[in-house]
Amino acid sequence: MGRAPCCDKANVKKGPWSPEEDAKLKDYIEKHGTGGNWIALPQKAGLKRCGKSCRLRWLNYLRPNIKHGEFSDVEDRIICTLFANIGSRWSIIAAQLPGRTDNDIKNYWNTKLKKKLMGNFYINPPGHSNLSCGMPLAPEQRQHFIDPFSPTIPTLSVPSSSTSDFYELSPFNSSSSSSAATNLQSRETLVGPINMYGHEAASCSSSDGSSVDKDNHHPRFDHHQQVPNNNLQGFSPSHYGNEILGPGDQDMINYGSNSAPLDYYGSIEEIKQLISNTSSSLTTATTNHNNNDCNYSGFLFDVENRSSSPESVAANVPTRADEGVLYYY
DNA sequence: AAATGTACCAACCGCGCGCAG
DNA sequence: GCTGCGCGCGGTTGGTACATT
Repeated sequence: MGRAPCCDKANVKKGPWSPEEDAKLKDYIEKHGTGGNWIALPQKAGLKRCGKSCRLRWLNYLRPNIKHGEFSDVEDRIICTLFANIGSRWSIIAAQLPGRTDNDIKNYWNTKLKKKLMGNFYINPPGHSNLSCGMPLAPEQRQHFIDPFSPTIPTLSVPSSSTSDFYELSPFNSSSSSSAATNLQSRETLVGPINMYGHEAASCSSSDGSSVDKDNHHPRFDHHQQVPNNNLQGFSPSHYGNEILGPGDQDMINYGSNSAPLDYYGSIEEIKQLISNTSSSLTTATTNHNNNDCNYSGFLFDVENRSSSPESVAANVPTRADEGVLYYY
C-alpha cells in the first residue's frame, strides 16, 4: 500500500548547497528532466539530498530564467496590490512576476517591502492624489498622518472616476493591442474580484507551475480562498515573457499623470490591515467573498471585455485579443 | 578593532490536499 | 473507503554579511 518512503532522513544532507551539488542537480534535470518524481531524483542524480530539498533548490535557484536582484517599482506594486487582494498567497503572486519565485517574493515582502509600506503609511489628505509610499515623508510633511490602525479609517472603496488615479498595467505596450477604448471601458468597469487569466505554466513560484495551473486548479484556493478558482488564472507571464517587467516595461505601463513610484492610494490601508492582522485576513476576505460582499479593490482586471477565442479557451491560453488590462491603484 | 545589532536570504519544517495502491 | 506518500505551499529558522556602537 502507498508509495515508497520519501527519503532516508538519516542519510540525507542538509544545509547549504555546494556548487558541486548544484551542478549535479542542474545537469541531471537538464538531461533527464524531473521525471515528475522528486523523491527518486536525488538518488538518480547522485545526490544525498531529500527530494524536497532538490525541488526547492531547483525551483528557487537553479531553474533557468530565475531573476535575482532588486525588485522594480512595478514588481513592488504588483506584490502590494496582490497582497491586498489575496493575502500571502505567494505562489499566486509569484505567478504574476516572471522570474521571481514565491520564496523570493516572500523574503522580499517580509524583509523589505512590508517595512517600506509600514514605514511610510501616511495617507495624503483629500485632494492629494499621491500616497507617499516608498518615499518617507519628512516629519513636517506628516501633518496629515492618519493612524493606520484607527477604526475611523474608512474601508477601501473603488476610487473615483479620475483615470489618473489608476495605474494600468497592460501585458503589452499600452500603445499596442489594448485599445484605448477598451482601456477606458475597463476603467469604468472596476468591479468584481481579481481576475487573472491564462495559466500555462509560467510561474517561477516554488510551485513549478505544473501543479498549480496545469489543471486550472489551486488546491488551497478551491477550498478556502477568497478568489474563485476560475478567477485565479495568472495572466500568464510566460505568454508575455519577461517583457512585462523587462527594461521596456515603462512602455507597457501607464502610470497616469499624477503617478509617483509606489503609490498605492487606498489599497495601502488594506495592505496595512493585512500586515497587522495576517492571521485573520484570509478568513475575513473569504467571508466577504462568500457573501458576495467582496470588498476587494486596487487590483482589478477587465472581466467584461475579455474576448476569448474558442482556441484560447480550450488551450487556456490567452490570445492577444484575450489580453485583459490589469488595473491597480 | 571588537562587540553587538540588524538585514537579508537560502533552506528547512510542517501542514493540507490529491492520488496511488 | 482507507492508508500513506508525493507534492505544493506558507511560515519559520539559521547562517552570513553588513551596519552601528
